[in-house]
Amino acid sequence: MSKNLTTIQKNIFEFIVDQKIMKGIPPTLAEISNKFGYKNRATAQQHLIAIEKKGYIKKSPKLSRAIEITVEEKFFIPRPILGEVAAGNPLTIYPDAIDSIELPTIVRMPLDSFLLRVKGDSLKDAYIFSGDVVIVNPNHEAQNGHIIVAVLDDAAVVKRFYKRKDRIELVSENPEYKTIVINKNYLKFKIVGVVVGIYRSLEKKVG
Amino acid sequence: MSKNLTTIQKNIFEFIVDQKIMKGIPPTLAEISNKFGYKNRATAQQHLIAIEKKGYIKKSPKLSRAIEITVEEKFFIPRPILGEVAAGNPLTIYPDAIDSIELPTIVRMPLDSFLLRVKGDSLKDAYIFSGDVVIVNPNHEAQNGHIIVAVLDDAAVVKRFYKRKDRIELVSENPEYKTIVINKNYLKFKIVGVVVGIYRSLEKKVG
DNA sequence: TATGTTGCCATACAAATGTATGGTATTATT
DNA sequence: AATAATACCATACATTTGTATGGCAACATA
Repeated sequence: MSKNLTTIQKNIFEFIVDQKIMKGIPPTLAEISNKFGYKNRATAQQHLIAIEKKGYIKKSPKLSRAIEITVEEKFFIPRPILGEVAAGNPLTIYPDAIDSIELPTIVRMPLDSFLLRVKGDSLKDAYIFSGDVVIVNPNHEAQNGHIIVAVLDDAAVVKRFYKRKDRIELVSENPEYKTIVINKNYLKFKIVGVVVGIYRSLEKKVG
Repeated sequence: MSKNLTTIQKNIFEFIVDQKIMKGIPPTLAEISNKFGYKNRATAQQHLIAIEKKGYIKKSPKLSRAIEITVEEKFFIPRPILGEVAAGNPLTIYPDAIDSIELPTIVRMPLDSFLLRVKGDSLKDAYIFSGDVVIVNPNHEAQNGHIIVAVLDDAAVVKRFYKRKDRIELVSENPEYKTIVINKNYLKFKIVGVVVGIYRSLEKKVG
């Protein structure tokens, strides 16, 4: 039962997540204190206790930097991913694209791959469901049949990719959604990457 | 120009990468020493110096756990799959690793968990399919509604778990398979662990 | 008014941590 | 044969780190 964090607690929490992603390691109490101008570590310590009490983190006693992020939502940090998409509202939805993805969700990524959370069920026949996390590799050439992430008119879609002689087809597995056809000279289309894996966390979904 | 690591150095390097992925933080000298049975931290320290000299890591002096991986981080790391479990009819479990999978480093797998490959489709209404790899945590108490792995008469099954007053029910999501009921005094039943995550690789499934 | 939460400070201390230095033995490499 | 690299141990030391405790002020709530 995680209560809401206060503004300061939220800032500290986000600093921790940030450090984890950017530097690879969570900060020490001293580093948190330094960041927020505290003159001693006890202040940071007390904030961590409060944040832990609210269920956002979990600390291992006596171990340095042992701060675990327990709230799954916070595992995903708002962060501009793609220049083109992030420039506008990343969540803008193309009128005809029924399924969209939450773009602002990167985790500490080796190379430049990233995670996207899928919304919508147009890929449910490919066993990808709303809420699943797809792992996208941008350094991967899209081949026919691959499931790809693409930007189409400022909206992002996850579809199965087919390259034809004169056009590209983006197919939904779900027959309810019709195939999107893109002509070769259509400019507002770009392949973001190839979906190389799917991950689904089951820990919270207790029915 | 990174030279080759010795066997021991490579083991230590991989332990560091492993810890970073699994626990979220790199290890301390003491933790490395403990892992490899060293009686003092100096040994681990000297190995780190050697590994750094070869260009695989970068350490920030005086900072705990501040080990940075400078070599192109692996996107996938091999993990052993310990066996197969049946989502439909029970299937034999194998004593040793039967296979390994390249698990994306972003799929955070708790250190005490292991992987099993699912066979059968009795959980397909829970969106788990044959060929999927489930992440199983043995140190996780099974609660009603959890999807668990259990051993039943020397066979392993993946089912949804419900504890009733006088019995345990293992339910398939797929109505084709009927619920398994276990009486309290039935001995040849043991819960192996709770499924905390699912991973599915898409790379090979190119149609 | 009383009480609890929040936010920050100071001091103190044991344990953990990184670092430095010297030693021994084994195994390449030249 | 001489040298360097590897692999481990022991001891020592200054910092860092987490933790504990007490105090103070602002504010909201009961």
